Amino acid sequence: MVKKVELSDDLKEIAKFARVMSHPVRVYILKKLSQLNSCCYSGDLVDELPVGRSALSQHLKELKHAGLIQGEIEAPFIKYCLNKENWAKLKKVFAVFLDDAPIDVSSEKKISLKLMNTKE
Amino acid sequence: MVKKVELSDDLKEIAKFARVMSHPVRVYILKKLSQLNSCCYSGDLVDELPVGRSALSQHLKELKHAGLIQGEIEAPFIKYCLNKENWAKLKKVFAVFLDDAPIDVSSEKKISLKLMNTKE
DNA sequence: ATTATATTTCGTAGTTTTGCGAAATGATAA
DNA sequence: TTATCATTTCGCAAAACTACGAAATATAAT
Repeated sequence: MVKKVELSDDLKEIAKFARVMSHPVRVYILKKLSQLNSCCYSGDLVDELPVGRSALSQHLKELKHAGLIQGEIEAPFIKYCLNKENWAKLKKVFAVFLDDAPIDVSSEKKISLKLMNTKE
Repeated sequence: MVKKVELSDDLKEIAKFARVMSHPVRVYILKKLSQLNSCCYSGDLVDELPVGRSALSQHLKELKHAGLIQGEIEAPFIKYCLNKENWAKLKKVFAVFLDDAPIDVSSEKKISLKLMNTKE
């Protein structure tokens, strides 16, 4: 009889990142920001995307809350750009999950994926 | 004035795959099946995972519906394994999104990511 | 045929997500 | 101060997600 344990933090983190990417508008924003090492403004996005201002703001909030983007006040606008550290983390986490060669981020060496939490 | 267009199918596909991976139980199953080129049974999973039979069945159904796993009847059990073709597609789609080197899948050459649908 | 086993589907309930317009915030310009 | 602009927060409603137990299905064993 196998024991029921809690799912690992690794698994939960993947699920959390995936959750953020589970809406096309958020994928669009992430892709745009990662592509050109660029930045964007809510006002521009609302013109480009099929979504209203308040809904867009919610998506930005979620991305912010997940630590994937950050806003910087710039006169009457807010300039959003990628949080490179966490973006790199997301990439690494997915690379490991997808069994590809791990991305070299900082000095971490962990490349295995834990499926269950172990008490220690 | 920039025109509002529908978000691209590429974006929607990424969001869809991400949606499937947005629950740790589903991530667990996918990881398990992809790891050893292995298979699994609902009955074993329900012993390993902190979720009831019916909830587990729902997760399997979602994975099946997304085309990522497939079940094969084997006497009183159902043996689940990865749908390798779609798993490869998922990997490719994410690799492109994450700007990594594209994975060589079949003979497709498209490696760019479309952000908007274009009428043609 | 009856019983037992493996799994799914159904019905239900609580939670979360999503999107909108209206109102609020905050900062600049007149 | 008042007006204006960019953005967010609030309140709400519709839809989707998650989980559970009970019932249903399907197959094997007796």
